[in-house]
Amino acid sequence: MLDKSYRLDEVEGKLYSKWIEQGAFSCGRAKTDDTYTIVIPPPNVTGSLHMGHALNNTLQDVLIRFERMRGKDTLWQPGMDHAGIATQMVVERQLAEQDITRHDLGREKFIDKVWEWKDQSGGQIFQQLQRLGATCDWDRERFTMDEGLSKAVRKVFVQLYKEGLIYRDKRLVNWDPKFHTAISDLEVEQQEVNGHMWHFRYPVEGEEGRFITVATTRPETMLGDTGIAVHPDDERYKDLVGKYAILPIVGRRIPIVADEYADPEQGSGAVKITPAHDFNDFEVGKRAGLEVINIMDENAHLNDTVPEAYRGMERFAARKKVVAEIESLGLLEKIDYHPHTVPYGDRSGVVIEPLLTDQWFADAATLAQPAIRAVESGKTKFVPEKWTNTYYDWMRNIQPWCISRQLWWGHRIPAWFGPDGMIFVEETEEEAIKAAEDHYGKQTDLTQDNDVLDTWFSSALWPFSTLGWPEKTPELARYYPTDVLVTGFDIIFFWVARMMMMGLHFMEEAPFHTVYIHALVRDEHGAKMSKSKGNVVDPLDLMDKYGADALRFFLSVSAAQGRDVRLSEQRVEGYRNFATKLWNAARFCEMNECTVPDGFDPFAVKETINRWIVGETVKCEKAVRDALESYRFNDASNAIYAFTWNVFCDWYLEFAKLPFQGNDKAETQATAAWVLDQILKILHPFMPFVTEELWGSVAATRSSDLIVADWPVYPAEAIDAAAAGEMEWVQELITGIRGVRSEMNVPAGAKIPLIFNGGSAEDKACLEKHWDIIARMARIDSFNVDADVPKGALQFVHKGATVVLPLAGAMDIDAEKARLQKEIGKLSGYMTGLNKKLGNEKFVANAPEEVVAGEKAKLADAEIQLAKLNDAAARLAEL
RNA sequence: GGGCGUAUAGCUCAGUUGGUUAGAGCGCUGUGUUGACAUCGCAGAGGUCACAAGUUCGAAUCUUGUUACGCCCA
Repeated sequence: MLDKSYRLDEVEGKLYSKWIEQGAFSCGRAKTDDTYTIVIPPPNVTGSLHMGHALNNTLQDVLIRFERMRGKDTLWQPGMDHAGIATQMVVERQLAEQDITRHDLGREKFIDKVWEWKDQSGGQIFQQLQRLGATCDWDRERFTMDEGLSKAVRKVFVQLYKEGLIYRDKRLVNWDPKFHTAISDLEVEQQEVNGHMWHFRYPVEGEEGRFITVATTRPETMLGDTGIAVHPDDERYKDLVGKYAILPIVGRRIPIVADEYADPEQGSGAVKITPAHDFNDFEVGKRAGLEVINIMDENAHLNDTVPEAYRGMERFAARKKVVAEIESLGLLEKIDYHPHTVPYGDRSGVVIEPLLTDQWFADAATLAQPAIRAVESGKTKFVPEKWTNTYYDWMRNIQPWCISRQLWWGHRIPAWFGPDGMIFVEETEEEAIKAAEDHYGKQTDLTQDNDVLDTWFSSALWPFSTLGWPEKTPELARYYPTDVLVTGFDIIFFWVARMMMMGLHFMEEAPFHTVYIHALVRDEHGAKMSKSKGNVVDPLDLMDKYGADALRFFLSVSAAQGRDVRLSEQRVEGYRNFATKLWNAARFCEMNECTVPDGFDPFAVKETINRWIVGETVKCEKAVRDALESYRFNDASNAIYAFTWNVFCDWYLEFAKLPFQGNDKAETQATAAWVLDQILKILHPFMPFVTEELWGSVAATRSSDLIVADWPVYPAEAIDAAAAGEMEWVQELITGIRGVRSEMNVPAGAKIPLIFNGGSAEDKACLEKHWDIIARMARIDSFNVDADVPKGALQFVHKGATVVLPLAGAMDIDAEKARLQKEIGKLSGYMTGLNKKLGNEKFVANAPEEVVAGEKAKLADAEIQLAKLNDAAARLAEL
């Protein structure tokens, strides 16, 4: 016998272990060539479960469980990302507690430390995902730094290099002065700051007393100025082009050049050019042949190229000093308040410095072409579709991808330098040495490039590297390309786009046919969750309180396409209640000894209530399936929720109570048990724990656990429309009686008689047939058909009939009059609208016939109702 | 500055190709009838679908504009 209430804390862990033990999550379990594959967006090895993960993985698990039950060979490929900067940071912070820096340890020992850390504390998120019920194939877990995946990285790097798609170049990059590494454009966040615009006057050479004014938001960079640009059409400066200014403080002669980059509308129209420290200036400098003077070191402190007083200064200290000195020289024209954007490192939070360094780049523009075409041709689709444009915009304007990082934790770049700077790119050191020997004609010492690759470089290979590439594994052949990628919009560029590029380049096929982009989880006020705001809700806390099922269901039902999820604990609680409701329904079935007998055919049942609920079950399954197939998780969840609660519990089980009390109940017992089984199946992808627990409890034996049970497939003609119509009629009658009773304050416990007048023969037959259900559910004690209406009776119209509830003088006549008048008023308004519509010739002429017929039928119904209501009102007036 | 998106009940949100008397959950009000369930049942109140114009026989739904908010990119 089931407990009085569902004890989720005792159930969830137990069931998960049971699933694991039987290998329910393993790929290859279903013997079919129909595969369904999802690769998990690999969480950072440093990560722990947050709401975004919970949403992301709930949706994946819903899909995987659904397809698993549908008999497909499912693979949900799990794994983790080594997260270069983040992980290095964590370990460095730990070392710092013992006053050790990574440089004290040296590269090799430091990396050993990182691995040590990874083995001890990495990947706790996977335990948390298991808590959520995620059915990844854990035996296949991969890590981007694994030997296999590292081999894939080296092979890709070498091949792209040899194809000319990776190259080394000295360019301006986004330099993170805190982490001492280059980062990609995507890792830079532009932030609006309330800054200033300083206007400096630079003396013009050879023209005593003449100055040219330049404006800057970064005064310290003037120490690296090598030119001044003015617009070629700017009359104010035409005569100065070709002349020189003298850079104050430094004393350098810098040329005044014409370049369209200078905006005559902006500031003075003249702009100082610092090619080594600004992306735009770099381009101007290149066009004008200006000198490039790098004035900063890796900490963004000033180096020895600047006047002595400034050497070694931190950039913002230098800024103050420059301004002060310019002012003391009488060259500070003015300072304007000037809001502008400043680049910050997304990890370090410090201001990014454009810095000229040697880095490795991938030719993203070339790699992007097939990736663009795959989406254009529809081979890969974004859901919701609007993200397609975001993808195109970025891909069509893509910049070279800086892939080298000056870190220690990551895939070391497989490039070796000869003594003369010659580069040898090979998968292994031995091959590089051999290549060097061929080149130099003798054995030559090489040094490997110190840099590692951007973490996203390895995760770009994820859909095929995890399946064993570059080995030709059976898994690779079987599961690539994968089916759907489920992820958030924030990594479309970082990850999705790059997987598309790499997948197409190395596998010649896009890695997935669908990219489902889900929303962000926000707090209940709609604010982004962040540690600094302190509004982070821990999914584990919610699961402790309400269970994994409730959290999952909340996330799934909230995942409407194109809208963010606002977390509401109250709603999570509501779905815990839903689990309880289901539990109690099952308990009720159990108490009434409902089981599905061998050979039971739900489509051959005789009783109307049973024929009806079987049809409703079929409709529900179709609604859920259709919704899931088009990634409408909210519709799918809502459909099974409403069916379970509002149809099965609220109506069917109430109907079933009568047969259960009598002798002729076998068919209803069987049907109830069958429908409950269907609910458990259809609900399972969303609420795996409570459904599995009930599956195991309500039947004596099962041929398999629910997780691997078959998703239902029903015959096409399974819906009995006549039964549906009949039961709908009964439900509306009961609702009608309840409504009037409640409104007229008839005590809930009171049983009253009912007179049914003017109904059709079918109506009367239906009433007759379902008499006992109606009596029970509407608290009626006797029926009369086409009888005199006694004085003092409530009346309302149900379909074509008048329903009379004699109250034997216990009725408040004025209240009833008012109620009837209100009804009549409402109906009249409705009819006015219909009449107007039907009186419109254009409507009758243009609207489709069935619409016109529909409106006419509505009007006819309304007319009958109105007549009956008027009748009732007239009778009341006689009193 | 460019692009995208959102405005529907007190709150959070559904509403698939234009044809509903516009729905759900929560909250609110009233009420509790035979042992599934008070983590519940039954009933009810509550909306000029942001604003304006247009297309149409017909607009929450399509078009344009306005306003507000959000996001991405520069």
